[in-house]
Amino acid sequence: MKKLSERQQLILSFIEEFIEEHDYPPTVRDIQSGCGISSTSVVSYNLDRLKDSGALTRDSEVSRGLKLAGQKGGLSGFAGIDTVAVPLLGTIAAGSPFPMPENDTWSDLTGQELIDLPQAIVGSGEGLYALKVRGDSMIDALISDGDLVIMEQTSTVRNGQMAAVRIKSDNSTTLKHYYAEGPRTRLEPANSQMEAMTFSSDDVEVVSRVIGVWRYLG
Amino acid sequence: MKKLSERQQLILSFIEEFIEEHDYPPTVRDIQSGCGISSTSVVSYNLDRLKDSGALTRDSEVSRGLKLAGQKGGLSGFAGIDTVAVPLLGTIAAGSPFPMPENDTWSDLTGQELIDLPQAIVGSGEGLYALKVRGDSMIDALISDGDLVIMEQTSTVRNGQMAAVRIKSDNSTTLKHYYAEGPRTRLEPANSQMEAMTFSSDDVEVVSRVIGVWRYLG
DNA sequence: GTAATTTCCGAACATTAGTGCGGATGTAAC
DNA sequence: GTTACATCCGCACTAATGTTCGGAAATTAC
Repeated sequence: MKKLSERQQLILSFIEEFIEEHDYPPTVRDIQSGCGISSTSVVSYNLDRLKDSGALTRDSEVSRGLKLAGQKGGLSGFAGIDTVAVPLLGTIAAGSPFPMPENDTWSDLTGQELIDLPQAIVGSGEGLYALKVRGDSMIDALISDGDLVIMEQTSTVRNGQMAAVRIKSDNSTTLKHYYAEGPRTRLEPANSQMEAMTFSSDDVEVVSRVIGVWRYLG
Repeated sequence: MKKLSERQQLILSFIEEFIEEHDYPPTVRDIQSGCGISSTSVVSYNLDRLKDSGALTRDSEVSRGLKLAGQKGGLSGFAGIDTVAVPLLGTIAAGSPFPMPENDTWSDLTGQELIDLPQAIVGSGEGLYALKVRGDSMIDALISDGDLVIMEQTSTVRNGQMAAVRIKSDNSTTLKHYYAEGPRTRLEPANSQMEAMTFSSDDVEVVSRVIGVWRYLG
């Protein structure tokens, strides 16, 4: 491999930074002014050299047709770790009306704030969303004000798991510990000051379950 | 949030695929032919709509000046949500000897298990690492067995924050709540059964502080 | 030293590509 | 129906952008 000239290394690192900032590659003229080069043809020339050396690929006659070859994972980012973005749907407090994703427009969540989680931990991310906890009503579950709870849409939970449960007769949805006890289902709030309640198992419907909690301490 | 039209969703997914393939965004005319649209102005119109809805951003008068907003982490894509991978250094229990990153081999952590976190939450990722909690000795800090605490290497913490503190005279390092009180420094364990201890401020050295907690509930 | 090669310059040149505009078409409300 | 509004069309216009080319300057080989 031929050694790269100083200018070529400069161009290379400029391209890298540019992509980092804009998410698209620079034009020949972007590189020109960014590297203080007097002519676009010089840029073009050196890009061809870089292409020859394998440092990048060029799509001819295509604006910004650059692709870095030995793509380093940026500053500190490790390339190749998949993450899954989940929408932050709202806040949740004890007994408060529970915001649920609307089935019909699940794809409409694009504008929402997104939290991303490592795929390794969280799986495909299908049907995942996040809620921000308000107040200390779930303190007994070691969930405090400001925490993010990560939820997965599912209808099956194991006993003792915390889940978003809808009481059909009430048409209300709250976050409770779930215990199926045959014909009856007991729901325990994560707050010892509130009492557990039992319902007919036909009357309760699991909507989502809590799969994780993220707490940020500035 | 306004619902996206069918054509807008088509455009959006086309852009996604295009970037996946080329590593740079498509032009208006790429989108036009790719989506079978009869006029470039229609593409421009819908891109503006998508911009309004927050699905992407456009750099005006810039070729390929597109950036997807809610970008999922593509396999090889440079674009997307930045994440920072931090090494899982070991486990921590109350009073147990505390594993610290060795400065000389900080770069040797590649083989370690890695946890990645959203950069937006966590910053540059410089000097971050994770510890797995063993036992319920930190239950009072709402940290229970199995939780991951995310640590940042720093020497400055605010009072009340939880930090890894080294007692020089002891040559031991533990996780405590930190309170600087002039010449003395008080360290409070996150366990009400254990008593706080005070040391000469010269004798304690902050090594890292806790910036987050991640709890996974299968 | 000369000659060969690489790199650079500057200025056109030719596409590529984003934008604007008048009018057509569709759609929903009244 | 009419009105209002969003969307689409086609076309032209202009700006952005990659390319070419003759020659100068720097570098390397001999």
